[in-house]
Amino acid sequence: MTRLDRSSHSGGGPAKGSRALNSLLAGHRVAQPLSASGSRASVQDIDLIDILWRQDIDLGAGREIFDYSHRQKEQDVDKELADGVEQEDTWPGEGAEVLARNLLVDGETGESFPAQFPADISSLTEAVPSESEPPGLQNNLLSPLLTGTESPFDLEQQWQDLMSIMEMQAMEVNTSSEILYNAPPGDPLSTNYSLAPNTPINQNVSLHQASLGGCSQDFSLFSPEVESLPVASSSTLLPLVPSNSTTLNSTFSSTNLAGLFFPPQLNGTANDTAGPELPDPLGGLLDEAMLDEISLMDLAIEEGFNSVQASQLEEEFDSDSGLSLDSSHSPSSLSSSEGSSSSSSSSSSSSSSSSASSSASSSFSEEGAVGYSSDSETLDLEEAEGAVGYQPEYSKFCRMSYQDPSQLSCLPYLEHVGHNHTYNMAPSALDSADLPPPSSLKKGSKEKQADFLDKQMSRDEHRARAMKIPFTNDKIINLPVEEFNELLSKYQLSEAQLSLIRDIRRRGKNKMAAQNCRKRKLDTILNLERDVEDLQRDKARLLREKVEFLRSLRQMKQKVQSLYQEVFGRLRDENGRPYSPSQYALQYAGDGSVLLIPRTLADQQARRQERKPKDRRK
DNA sequence: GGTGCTTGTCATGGA
DNA sequence: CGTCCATGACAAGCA
Repeated sequence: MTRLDRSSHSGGGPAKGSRALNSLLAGHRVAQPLSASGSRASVQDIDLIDILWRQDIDLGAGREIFDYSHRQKEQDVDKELADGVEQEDTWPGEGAEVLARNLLVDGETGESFPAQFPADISSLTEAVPSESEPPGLQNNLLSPLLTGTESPFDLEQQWQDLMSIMEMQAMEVNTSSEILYNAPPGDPLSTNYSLAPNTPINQNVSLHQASLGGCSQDFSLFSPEVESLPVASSSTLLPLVPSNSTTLNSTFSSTNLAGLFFPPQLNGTANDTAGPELPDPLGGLLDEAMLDEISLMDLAIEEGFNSVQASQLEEEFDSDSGLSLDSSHSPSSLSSSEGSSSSSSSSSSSSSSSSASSSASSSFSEEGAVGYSSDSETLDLEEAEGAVGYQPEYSKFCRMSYQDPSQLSCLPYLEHVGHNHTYNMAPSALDSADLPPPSSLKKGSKEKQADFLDKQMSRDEHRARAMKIPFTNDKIINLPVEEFNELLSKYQLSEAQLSLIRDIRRRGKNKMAAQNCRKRKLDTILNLERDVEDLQRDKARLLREKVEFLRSLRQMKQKVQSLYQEVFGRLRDENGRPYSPSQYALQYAGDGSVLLIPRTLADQQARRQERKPKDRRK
């Protein structure tokens, strides 16, 4: 019957009907329930055929002859019957007037219902905060990192800053057994630059609770790769790094404290590149930081982050916390990152309202999915509307029912809104379907309306009418089982009627289930897309934070470097002469003190520390 | 006429 | 076992 219904649903044209019949005979799902005959019949014809079958059952024919196989065999007979039955296809006027009344109700409940949605859409869409990025952020990535406002001689403050940062590293105690002199905490840089009395070569530079032990530094941050970036402050660093070292420069290229700054093993050979391998914790951190920074750039490229955008991110961090700004979704970035993976989503999120469906469908079509609206705004709408709202056309979307029977029972006036597709008769109309029609009504318009409603009626409704089912399809479908059985028991129903009723119930429930299923599927897709957008936002945010951290790190390194210069430059031996950077280096002890040690010793320690991280990694 | 989308329907499996 | 529900698949209708 279903196959028959389908073939005849559109009016049962010969071509379509025969095509359906052919497919039926071809064996495709022949065994489906109620698959049956008929190719040229109209909807009502087919319904009547079915009715005749059932009447035959009532007349005593065994139901088994209506089994699928039997029906299959009787297709020819049914076709013949159909021709004859067409003449009976005149429904008693009982429906005309009722249907006429239904029209109004149906129009109110069904089709006019979604009229308010477009406004909601626009409002909701407008309510979505624009993620546009401030335009003035077109600075280069890794733009000047030092503020330049700091007094280079504000050593106290600088050391404080540095120490606080270093402490965060939870640095392990410097393994050096060569802590020759631990100075008591005191005035940091004041005058305590003399060598320890018990050693001519080591000196504790009591640097005010210095806790830089074991802290060497990876200067890869200042590798040419990074320095090629427009880092204004690099000019302040470069004098410390050159291979043709002056006294101070050689200090930083060969000393161990700064091992902190430059790996001794690279001295003289790779000073310019400021060797990246340093053993200390900070060095490791910086190693990774630098690698990450490189990978960050890769990510940036991959994400549509060009250097300008990255600098925008960095600049953004200057101004605020950068919360929720997503350059990959901003309209401005859209132009600069066209074709990137984020552009599609940004287009879908930045575009809205009327263009939602088109943009969304484009983004979806790339995924091979159906072109439903995928806007997050639409999603918001959906949530605001309590579950529906996927489809760009609201007259259609409203047909998508998401029916919670309990809710519907609580809201009877909505009971037929969601699934007015086939069960689109208004409750009153459905309930009154069995009432005798008003006698005094204008026939002309009423007939038209009746025809219209006849077309609007579902096949099952037609069948129910044909079989004179004494209650509405709505009840058949939506009543709980107990009430449903109770209802059935109230009437003396033929076997055919009962069968039809059960079919109607089954189909109706399944129809709603299918609608809900499709809605859920859309829900899933939309949620996934929203998740993707959220993750992209998170990714962008993390990238921004990363840039910011790298920048802070760079600033700290520069501070440390300048402080090293300052401290080392103030050191004097017993004769009041400055130490040679090529022979001595400053080294941080684990307890916060700073030692002046020979370079050879510093080099050894640096090598020792260098092996540890590698071993750890293994 | 081909294509994509929507919808109804059935079969099936799980609860 | 009957019922309900979810879902894949198919077909028809439509733009």
